[in-house]
Amino acid sequence: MEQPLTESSGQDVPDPAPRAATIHDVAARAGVSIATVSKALNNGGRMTPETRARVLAAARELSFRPNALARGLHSKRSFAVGLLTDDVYGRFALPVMAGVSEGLIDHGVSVFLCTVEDDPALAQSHLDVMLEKQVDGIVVAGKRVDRLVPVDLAGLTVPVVHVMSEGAPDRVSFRPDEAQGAELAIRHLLAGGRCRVADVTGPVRFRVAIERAEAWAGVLHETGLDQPGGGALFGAWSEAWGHAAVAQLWAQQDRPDAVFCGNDQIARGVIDALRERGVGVPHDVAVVGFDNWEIVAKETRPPLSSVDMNLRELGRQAGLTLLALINGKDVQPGIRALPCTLRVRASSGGPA
Amino acid sequence: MEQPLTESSGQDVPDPAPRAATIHDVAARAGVSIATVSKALNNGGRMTPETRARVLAAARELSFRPNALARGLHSKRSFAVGLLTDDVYGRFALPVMAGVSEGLIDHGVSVFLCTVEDDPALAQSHLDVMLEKQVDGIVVAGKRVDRLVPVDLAGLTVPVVHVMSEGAPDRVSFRPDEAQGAELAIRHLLAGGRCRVADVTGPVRFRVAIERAEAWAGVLHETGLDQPGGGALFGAWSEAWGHAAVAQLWAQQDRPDAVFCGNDQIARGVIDALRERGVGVPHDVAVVGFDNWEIVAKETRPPLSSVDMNLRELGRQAGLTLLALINGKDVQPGIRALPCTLRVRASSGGPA
DNA sequence: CTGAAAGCGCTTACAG
DNA sequence: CTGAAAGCGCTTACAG
Repeated sequence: MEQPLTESSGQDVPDPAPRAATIHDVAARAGVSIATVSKALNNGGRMTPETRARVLAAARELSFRPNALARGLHSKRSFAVGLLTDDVYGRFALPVMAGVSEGLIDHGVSVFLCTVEDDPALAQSHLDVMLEKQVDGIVVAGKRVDRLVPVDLAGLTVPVVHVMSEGAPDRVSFRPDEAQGAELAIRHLLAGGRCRVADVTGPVRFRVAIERAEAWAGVLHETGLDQPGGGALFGAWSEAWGHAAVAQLWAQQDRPDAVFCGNDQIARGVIDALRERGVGVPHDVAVVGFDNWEIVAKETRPPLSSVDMNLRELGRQAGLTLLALINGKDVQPGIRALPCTLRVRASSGGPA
Repeated sequence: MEQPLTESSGQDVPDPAPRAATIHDVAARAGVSIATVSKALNNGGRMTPETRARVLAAARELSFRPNALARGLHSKRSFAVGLLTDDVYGRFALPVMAGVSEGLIDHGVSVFLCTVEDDPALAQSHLDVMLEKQVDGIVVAGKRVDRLVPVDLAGLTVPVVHVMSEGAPDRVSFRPDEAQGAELAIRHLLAGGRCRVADVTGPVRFRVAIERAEAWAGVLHETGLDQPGGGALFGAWSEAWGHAAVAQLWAQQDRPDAVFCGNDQIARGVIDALRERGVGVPHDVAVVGFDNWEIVAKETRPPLSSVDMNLRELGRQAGLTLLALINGKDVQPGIRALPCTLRVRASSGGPA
């Protein structure tokens, strides 16, 4: 026999302020103690199937939602982590952030968003608030693998994982495997029959520019090809530099039949400059970019082949690794470089 | 006389697991009850200045950080809100999100990030987790003002504010004032001496395309000018459409001396197409875009004038309004359209 | 001015 | 199998 709904007034008027049901309400409705409710809903300590069923039914009927604050107070786990990022524009951080969140939500872990730009005071403020909220850990997501996010993370008692940002050596840091990504691009160009692959990339002060250029030079060297342009051409991460670089390369004798670009914006500049010179892409020159920033890569004429850093997956792994650390698993500190993939489009001979 | 540090072992060995100080530790150190500590740190109930100073000093010395979980359990306020967004790419949502967070952090309110794409199950999952965590309210940030984020928000007992997404009429919704933004652009072009301003915009199924086009037509009508192209040209939000639209407009007799574009990508296509035809921008034709998406607007040749929707400010206001609702202030439901601003660059005669 | 006590909603030994 | 009790860290009437 079901217990009557004593809370109900029997009328159709909905309660004006429907106070959320607590474990006490469930206990009362199921005719058991709150301890039994807790056990039925969680660890499932021994009890008759009937009791458990009764509790579960009562919980469902009352739309019982356990209060995570109370639970956390006891368990010393908030099931929340902080996500600190200095990438305001968000081109790199956003996929990473989505990945972190995606990896954690299945485990009931929520993510606090903390965008801090380059303001250390703001960063500290976010950090304080998060620590008061008892976050179980922190993900630091940057926009450059060779830069620190502007906040002092030393002395934290919660685990920290870095993504796309420089981390202390005793921490875990996730980043794309730049060299592998660059090699992928170069080998793709060589496989397409190109033998004079130039490299037009960003400023030399960016570690990724160096790494991608070294990988480029490495593959050419190993294959016995020389470097059109006389070496990697370092410039800015901009379309304008793509234009300038083409002017420079085409002023020379030994013109390339392919250009590997440091990012998609440079690649776009290169493609536009080539078209304006009447050089056919991909017929005369193949072009590959880096970042696979779809909104750019899809609109170049022709669409741009590009290396994808799989930032979302990077974020997912970072989130899951943080979770492992939180759960006391011991995780090797150091840098984890995750593989890139190549998205082939028309600019390097893919489908038009 | 200061009480001695009874916790300290007197040696230089740091505690291996420095359990965070609680209100009890502070009380012990200050030689008062926990109730007094609480009062000294918060509402500041009456007490001698000496007592208060002693408590404050003890708290500082122990780096005491009040546990927000415990505090929230009692106050029924978590000082956290949820931010639900379906904008994965994040071009629009990210500034909004940063604004929300920025507006709230000063009030000690944190933001849970929930990216849900178009997956209702995921959205529900995020919602459940947030409600368990006792969020004080929810911001729904979309990418289109005429679309719902895919989740059932009815029956929620916490306040909800919408930004850049369609909300129920009894809710508060923030969005840019599209008409005002468009007018700003058109009047700027007219003030620059243009008298044949065409409109090349996005798909007719987007409400913003309609609204911007109506504002365009309205200003022209009021000024007694006609509509080059015979009306607004609706197409796609793409560069390709910008090219096609120019082809279409230039095939006609009555060519425009200015083009108002529905977004910056269209504008870029228009500018490129004009240059390829040898039409000078801004000399022969002025161009204005919409979104002020800097990474595009700054790299067009010449740089693009564009309407800025001030998304960050939109987010800030949404956050603060949610806070007002949480605090029981009564806020008028309905749509709040916030003004846009115009960023003038070389494409409409601004500084080169 | 200050503190003992109750309570926020839950979990977890420990008895029965 | 089930429940009374203590406790997580805080706040807030209420006494003294």
